[in-house]
Amino acid sequence: MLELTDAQRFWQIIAQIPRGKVATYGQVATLAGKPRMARAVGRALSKLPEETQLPWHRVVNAQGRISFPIDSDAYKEQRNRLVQEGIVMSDGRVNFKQYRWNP
DNA sequence: TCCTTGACGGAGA
DNA sequence: ATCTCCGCCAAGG
Repeated sequence: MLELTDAQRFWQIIAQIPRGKVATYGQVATLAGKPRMARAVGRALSKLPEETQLPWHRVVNAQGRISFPIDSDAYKEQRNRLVQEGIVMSDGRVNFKQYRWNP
């Protein structure tokens, strides 16, 4: 049997996050059957190629914030993508009440 | 090999 | 709401 690496499991979960919704690193880890491995999710995402089709921007931290330095290009890129699909961030946070993905 | 560093998060205080 | 501690673990130095 070919086995999936944890990173691949995470990618599979992330690929399912619908447009206009977000999931947290911990949520992705748990859904992938690897609770308490939120950091591993971040690692998996950091390994993605620039041209990836995966909706990596839909993953935010447990505070509803983007996990990149506020002044980095990566931060702006993620913010733009979220806004692009109708997700509004007030005070640098996404409101889970309306944007959290509940599979 | 040991130590530090992360796209993190939950439990306490 | 803020802060510290700790779990977790791959990568680099």
